[in-house]
Amino acid sequence: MAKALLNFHLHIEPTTSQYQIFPEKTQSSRKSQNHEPRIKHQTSSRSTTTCVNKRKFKRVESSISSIQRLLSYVNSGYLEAALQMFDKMHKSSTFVWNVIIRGLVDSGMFEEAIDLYYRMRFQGIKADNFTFPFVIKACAGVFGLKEGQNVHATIIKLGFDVDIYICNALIVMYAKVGCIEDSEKIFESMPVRDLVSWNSMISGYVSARDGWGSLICLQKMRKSGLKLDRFSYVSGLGACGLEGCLLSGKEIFCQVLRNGLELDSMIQSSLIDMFGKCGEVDYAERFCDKIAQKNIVVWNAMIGAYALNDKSFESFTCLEKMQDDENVKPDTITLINLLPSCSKLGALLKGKAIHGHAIRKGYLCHLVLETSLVDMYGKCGSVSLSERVFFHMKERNLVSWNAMIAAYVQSSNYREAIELFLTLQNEPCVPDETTFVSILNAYAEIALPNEGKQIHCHISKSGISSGTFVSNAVIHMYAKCGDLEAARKVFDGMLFKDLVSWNTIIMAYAIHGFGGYCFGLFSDMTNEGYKPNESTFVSLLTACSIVGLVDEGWKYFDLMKREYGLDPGIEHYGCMLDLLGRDGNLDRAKSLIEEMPLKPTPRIWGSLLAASRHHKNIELAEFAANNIFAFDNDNTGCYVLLMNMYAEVGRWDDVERVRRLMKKRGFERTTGCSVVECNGKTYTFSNYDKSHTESNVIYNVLDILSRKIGEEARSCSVSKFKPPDLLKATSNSPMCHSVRLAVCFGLISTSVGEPVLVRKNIRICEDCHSATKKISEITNREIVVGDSKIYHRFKDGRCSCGDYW
DNA sequence: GTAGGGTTAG
Repeated sequence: MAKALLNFHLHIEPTTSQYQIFPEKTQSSRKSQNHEPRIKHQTSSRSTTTCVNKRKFKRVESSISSIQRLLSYVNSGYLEAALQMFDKMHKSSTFVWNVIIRGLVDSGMFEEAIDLYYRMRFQGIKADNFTFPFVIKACAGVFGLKEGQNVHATIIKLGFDVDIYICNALIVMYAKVGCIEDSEKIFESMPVRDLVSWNSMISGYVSARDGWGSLICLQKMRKSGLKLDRFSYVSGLGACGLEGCLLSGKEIFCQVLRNGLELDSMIQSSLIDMFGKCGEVDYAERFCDKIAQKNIVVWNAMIGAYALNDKSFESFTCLEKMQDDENVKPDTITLINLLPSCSKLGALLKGKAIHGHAIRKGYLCHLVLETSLVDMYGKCGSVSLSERVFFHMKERNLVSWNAMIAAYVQSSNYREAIELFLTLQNEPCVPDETTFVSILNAYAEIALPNEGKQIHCHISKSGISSGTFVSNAVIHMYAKCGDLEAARKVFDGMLFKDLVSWNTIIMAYAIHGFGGYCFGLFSDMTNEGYKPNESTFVSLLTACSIVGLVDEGWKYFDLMKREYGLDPGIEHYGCMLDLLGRDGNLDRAKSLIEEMPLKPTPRIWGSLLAASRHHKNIELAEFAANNIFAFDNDNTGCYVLLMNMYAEVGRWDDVERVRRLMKKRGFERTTGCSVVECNGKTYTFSNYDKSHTESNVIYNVLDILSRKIGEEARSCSVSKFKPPDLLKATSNSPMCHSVRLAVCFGLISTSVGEPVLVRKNIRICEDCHSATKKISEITNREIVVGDSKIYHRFKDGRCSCGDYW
């Protein structure tokens, strides 16, 4: 082991970064980081300090006995020297083993400490009351419940379970590994409890993320007559931050002042952290400003408080102040705290600069830092960089997996998200609510009811499906997969609904075109005492725009401000534009964009573009499209829509121009595909797909249906006058579009009277929409097609969307 | 001669 430790490299060659946000004036020696084993190297450096140390050690070596020397190495943090020495020593006394195990624990080398404990016992050396506190701490350090339980069993067997030091260590260990009940049991059964026992229990609840439990325990401690100390206050403040309880936080602050503890740096950072977590960044700032000598932890807490409270710019200003004014160098945690600010600002370059700095400083590999990078890259829209970090990580935990899955979902890589989720099943990590919410969102975007049901069952089996977060995601998933009934069933069965549950179910009815139900649900919701928020009105206005209720739309648009004091956001304006566009009021739509107090986004111009397409106003479409193109983000749908409009009027030069623009920007047309579920299996079709085993039958049926609905190849609008050289460049004939193939297969594979449900990854085209209406009429079947935005219910030759989408 | 509780992190 000593050899392995000697080979431990702390130096990573610096790389250059284009974006310097961390001025490196001097090549200062790196501080030891929390995440790195804290080993002081006695050799392999030419610095003066080390020479002095060498001389110092020679003196030490010559003057004291080997045991004392071992102790002195451990106490000074020279673990390498201690390990070398330990290897050569006669190891018959428990004391020697205790000293070296402590050294490993103090250096954060928990696994090695546990290994050494077992080696000690294997060699017949008896562990004593000093050994166990170290070993228990090591078990807590690796979150090893099994190891902890094994050690605990030995403690009981040897009769050390009455030792107050050992019990206190066990309380902390069980809380950290997620068994707070065991901590409680030990605490309750202790014949004598001291200050540390109470503090261990109070901090234990914080580790278990039970802030109220911690505060109640603090209260009991006070009642028992004990005087609270700095450790009690620090944990208490952590509890207030967890629960967002500012009142209790302020009470503790007063006690801190009364006891003159406000100069304690640990309390200072805990106070800033508490204020930040309670949403009171101004308090945090005022308190922080008064601290004369701020250490790195205080700065990190302040940067974290800014980041948490959406003050991203301020978090960077704080970093500058820390570096320039106080000459404090950022550490791993500083970087971790800054990354969410990059995500919120969408500042990919800043994020990359932080990544570069971390590499240059040798802060990587670091589990939390790497996970934060995966998260940041995902949120900044660079999923490939998330992947690069994630797949190079030496160690991953559930949070890392969740960050990568979320990055996939965020970038619409739903299949990849699901695949990664399936890979996670083979890992020791157990998926949690966050995993399930992400994965449900992935299924919501691409799955059909049967697959949806399967993932719902999978989650139910895990036993954590009944939480409000997960249930809300299940409602959304079922609604998007086309099973509105299942969505409603989950909603009705919820024990604890929240505002999101109501907003989700209203949106569910909205996308399925049942506006009336939405308004009914809205009044149920307000009658039950829920106060609507911005999202509620997005759901309601979506319902109005999908159903085409202009007056209702304006009513809710006014109501949100007048009755609930909510300012309409970009999404609300988008819905109103959809509504005006549907109504054919293009002038009003245009003027609404000019009047609105917000900067138009691609979503806004997209609404105007859709309206222009529907009303065949190519000038307005060009105007809207040019505004979208100015944004440089991937709105492939808009490019295609404009190309199709140009194609319809035979403006082939313009088609080519837009196509080139798309190519130049590296945007590729999304390949349209449709899925249909038959007899519990999912079948995917692409345009002109002939890969299906039943393709012959499908194409025969399609041919018959096409003729019956009076549609032949030449009558399809887009390809009507298409020159042959552009056939490939623009659009294929819609006659064999994926949605029709899927509908045909659905019709022949399901029983008469059963509706056919198809999902399409992009919006349904005009030709297919019109054809499906006719197919529903001649086959006398209900056909439901969910496109990337809404559900179209085709029945008796009509569609629920009223021919506007 | 060795022991237990602590701050900032996804």
